[in-house]
Amino acid sequence: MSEQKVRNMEEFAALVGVSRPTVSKYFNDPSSVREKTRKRIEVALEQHDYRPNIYAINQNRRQTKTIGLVVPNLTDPFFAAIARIIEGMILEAGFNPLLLSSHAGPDQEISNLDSLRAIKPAGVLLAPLGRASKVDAIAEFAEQIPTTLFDANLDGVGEAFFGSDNDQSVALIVEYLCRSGEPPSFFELEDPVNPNAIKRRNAYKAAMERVGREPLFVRVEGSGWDFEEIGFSRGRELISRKQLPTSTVLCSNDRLAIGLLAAAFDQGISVGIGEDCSMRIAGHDDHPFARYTCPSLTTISQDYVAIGQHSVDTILGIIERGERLDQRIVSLFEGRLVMRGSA
Amino acid sequence: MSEQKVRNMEEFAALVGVSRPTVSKYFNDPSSVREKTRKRIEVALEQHDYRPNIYAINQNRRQTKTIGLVVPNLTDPFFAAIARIIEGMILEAGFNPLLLSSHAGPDQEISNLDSLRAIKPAGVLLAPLGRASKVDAIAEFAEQIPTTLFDANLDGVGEAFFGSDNDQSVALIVEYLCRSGEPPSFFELEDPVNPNAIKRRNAYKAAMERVGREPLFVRVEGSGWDFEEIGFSRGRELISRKQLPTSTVLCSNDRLAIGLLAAAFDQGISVGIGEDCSMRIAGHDDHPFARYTCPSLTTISQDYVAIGQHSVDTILGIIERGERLDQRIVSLFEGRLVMRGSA
DNA sequence: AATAAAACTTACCGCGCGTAAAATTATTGC
DNA sequence: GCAATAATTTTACGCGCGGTAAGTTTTATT
Repeated sequence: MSEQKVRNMEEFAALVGVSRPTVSKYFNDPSSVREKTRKRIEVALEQHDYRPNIYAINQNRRQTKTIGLVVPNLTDPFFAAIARIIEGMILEAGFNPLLLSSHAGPDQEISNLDSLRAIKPAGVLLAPLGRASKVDAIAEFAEQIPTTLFDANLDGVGEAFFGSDNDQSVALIVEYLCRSGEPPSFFELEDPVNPNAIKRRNAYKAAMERVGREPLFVRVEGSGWDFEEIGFSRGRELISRKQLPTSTVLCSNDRLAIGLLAAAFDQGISVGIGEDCSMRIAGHDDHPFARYTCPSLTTISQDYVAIGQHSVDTILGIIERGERLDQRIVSLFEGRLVMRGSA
Repeated sequence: MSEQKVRNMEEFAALVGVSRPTVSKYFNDPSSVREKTRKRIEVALEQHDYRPNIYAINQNRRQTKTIGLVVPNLTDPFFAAIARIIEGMILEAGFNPLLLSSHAGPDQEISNLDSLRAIKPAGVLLAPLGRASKVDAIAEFAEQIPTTLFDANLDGVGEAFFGSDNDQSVALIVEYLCRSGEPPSFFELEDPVNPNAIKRRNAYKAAMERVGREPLFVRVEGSGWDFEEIGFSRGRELISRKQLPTSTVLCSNDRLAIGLLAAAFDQGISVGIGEDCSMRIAGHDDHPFARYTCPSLTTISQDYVAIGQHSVDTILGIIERGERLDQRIVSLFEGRLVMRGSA
C-alpha cells in the first residue's frame, strides 16, 4: 500500500492513467468500462485504497444507494431478527441498508423518517408502530420517497403492505387448541396499539364462532411495549384471583405469553399438555425465545422471510422502474403452527 | 406552510433576507447569530420547512456530526438495550448515532468499520466481537478515527475501554452462592470468543479459592452466539447423564443460563431456592428476559449506563479537544447482584 | 484495410454547502 | 457624540463529485 494519499478522484484517475469520468463510470458500474481499464483501476485501487467521497457522490445523484429500514422497536428480538434478515436481502441487492428503530415512540418514528429524508434513500421499508403512528406524516413521507410497509398496515399508506394473514394463523391455532383440549380464551391488551392485535382479536372471535364456541376475552390494562411485564403482572393477578375464564389461554403475541408463563410459574401453576398440567398457554409470532421458555411455547411462526423478500423485491422494482405502483399491493402470508410444550 | 419549495440555502437565505453564510452559521450553531437574525430564520423555517442537504454539509466539513456505534450482535437483547441507551446519550450530545451490528461475524465487523470510514464519523464507539475480531484492522481504523471500546477489550486498541469489573461481579455472586448454599460450579463454553468469558472464568476460580473451595468447571462445546441453544442442548445432556458436578451452577452469561434453565425444566428438575428445589442456577448480565424466566434468574446486573456514559463522554471530549488521549484509559465498573428466584 | 461500434477523453457546468477574510454594523467607554 | 472595539454579516472562493456533449481513439466486424 502506497503512502501517498489520494485526495480525490482526479488524482486517482491520474495515477491509473485514465480520465476521471472513466473512473467515475467504473465506480458506478465496473462492467461499464473495458476489461483492461477495469483491471488497471483495480490494481491501483489496491495500491492506494482510494474510495470516492460518499457525500460528494450523493450530493449530485438523484438517488442514493441507500434503503431505509425502520422497525418499531429493536429491543424486541422479534424485530431484531426480521431486521437482520431484511438487511441481508438489501445488501444482496447491492444497496446499503440503514436500520433505524422507532423505540416504540411515534415521535421517534417521525424523527427517523426525517433523518431518512435528509439522506434521500432510494426507498424505505417501514414497519410502523401502528395505531400510535402519526399516519398523516408517514403518508406524506411515502409520497416523497418510495415506501413499503410491513408487519403493520396503515390503510392506503405507501406502495404496498406485506404482513401475516392473522385470520389464517389465528384460526390455525384456535382450531388446534380446540381439537386438543379446552377451547382457549384470548389474552390481550384492552387497548392495543398494534393493528395485528386487533386483527387477531377479530380472527379469534371468528374462529371460535366457526367451531361453535363462545369467544372469551381476557382484556388487561397496560400500555406501551412492555408486554412481558404486562403479561406477568396482570397474569399473576388473574391467576391468583382465579379470574381466568379458561385454563387454555391464547395470547395475542408471544411476549404476552412469556409474561403469562412467568406468572403461572410464579403462582405454582404447571403449564403444558401433560396430565399433571393445569393450564395451557399459546402465543403468536414464534419469538426467538419461545423455544426456551419453560415449558417451550406453542405458537405461530410468521413467514417473515417471505414478508421481507416481498418487501425488498417490491421496493427494488419501484426503484428500478423509476415509477410508483399503479395500485397499492396488499399481500398476506400464512403462518405456521409451531407445536411445543406449552399447549 | 408555504407551498413554495426551497431548493437550497441560497433561496432560503433570500427568503429570510440574510446572506447564505449567515444561515449556514445558524444551522451549525443557532447561538452564533444575533437574536434578531435567529428569530427571523426560525420564523421562515416554520413557513418553508427547509432543511440543509446533509451530503453537501458533510462534503466540506472536516468532521461530521455522526458518531458510529457498533455492537457485536443486535439480535442479542442485551446489546439491543445497551445500544438504545447509548444512542440516546449521543443524541443528547447533539450528534447523530449510527448503529451497526456485526451480526457475530468478524467480516461484518470490518465491513461496518469500512462503512463508517466512508461516512467520516467524528468518533466511534465499538463493542468488538472479542477474540474473533480482526484486531489489526480494528487498530488501524482506530488510528484514523477516534474510537473507544466498550463491553469487550482489545489490548491497546482505541483511546479507551469501558467495561464491567468481572473480578468484582463474579466474586460477588460466587460469595452469595457459597453463603446461601452449595458452592457453584461454573458453566461455560470450552472455547469462548468473548474476552469477558475468559475473565469470568478466572474470576470464578479466584473467588472460589478465596473462600477455600475447589473451582469446578463445566465446559461445553459450542461455537457462535447461539448461547441459549448451547445451554439447552448441552445442559440437557449433562443433566440427564447426571454429569453436573454440583447442583448449584453459575453460568458464564445469562443466555447460557436461560438455556440451562430450559434444559432443567425439560428434564423435570425444579430450579430455585425453595425446599422442594433440587438445583440452583445463576447467570451474569441481567439480560432483559432474566426477569421472566421460570424461575426468574438470579444474576449480575452490569452498570451499562455508566459504561455507556463514560464511552460517550470520552469520545465527545476527544472530538471537542480535537486531539487524542495522552494515555489509553481502561475503566471498569462494578456489577450489582440481582437476587431472583433461581438461586 | 475499410467501416462501424464501442470506449474513452476533453471541456464544461452544476450541486449545496463550508470557511476564511473583508466589510459592515452594533456596542462600549469616555 | 465620537472613536475604538467587538460582534455580526457578507464577499469570494473552494470542495469532490455527477452529468453531458462533442470529439478522439481503440476495438470489433466484415
